[in-house]
Amino acid sequence: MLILSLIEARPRHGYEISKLIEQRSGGAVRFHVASLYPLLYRLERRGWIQGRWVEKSGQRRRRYYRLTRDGRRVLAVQLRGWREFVAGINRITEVENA
Amino acid sequence: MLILSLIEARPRHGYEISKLIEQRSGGAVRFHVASLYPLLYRLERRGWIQGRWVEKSGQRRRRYYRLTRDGRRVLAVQLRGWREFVAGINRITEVENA
DNA sequence: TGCAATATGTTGCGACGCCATATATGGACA
DNA sequence: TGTCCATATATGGCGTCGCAACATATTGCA
Repeated sequence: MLILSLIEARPRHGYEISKLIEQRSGGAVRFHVASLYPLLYRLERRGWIQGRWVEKSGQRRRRYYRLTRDGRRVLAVQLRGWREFVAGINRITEVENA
Repeated sequence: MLILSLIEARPRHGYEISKLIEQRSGGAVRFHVASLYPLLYRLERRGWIQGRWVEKSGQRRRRYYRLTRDGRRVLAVQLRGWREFVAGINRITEVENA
């Protein structure tokens, strides 16, 4: 969900995605390299994202991923599910602390 | 975290815990039996909860779990961590939808 | 008698995160 | 020139854990 969110507006490469997740979450969320890249391959295999190699002088090659039509649909479902999940968890933990 | 929360106020047995989680979350959170009982054993092995068999006529035996001192400490840490995690996720997904 | 709800339990499979390690480039600094 | 850090992608192996499927046992209701 996080990866799909981050490439929703524009394509990004793996390293950029991992840095954004770490920065924006204030360190609360973290993807280690050994989780991030295999995850990107899974998402691509499922057809939710589409990668493309970009070569630029002055920097090594990067693989930019963009959101596919299917990915956009899946993202909407995941966001809705996530919000329901959080609301559910809160109902359980907050009632007990009332 | 959910299990620890639910037995914070008073001891409960496995089946009751699973029903409470399902009801209060409106079905958004669910523990299958093959996840619930092994999880209870793990929590007990870690010393966070303490189980006790209770026999009552008119119903089959139940194992009631109560929160230990360690469990109470762990629950506080988990709640804090969970809230930070949710806040982090929200910062990532909401910025993109702004 | 049969069925649903209650209540606890196990085996085995698959998904997935992380440790450790590997490769490669560019820029800053001594 | 050499060293170190940040950037950038990649993989093998291990451990955790959720779930499907199956199993056992009791109570209450039709």
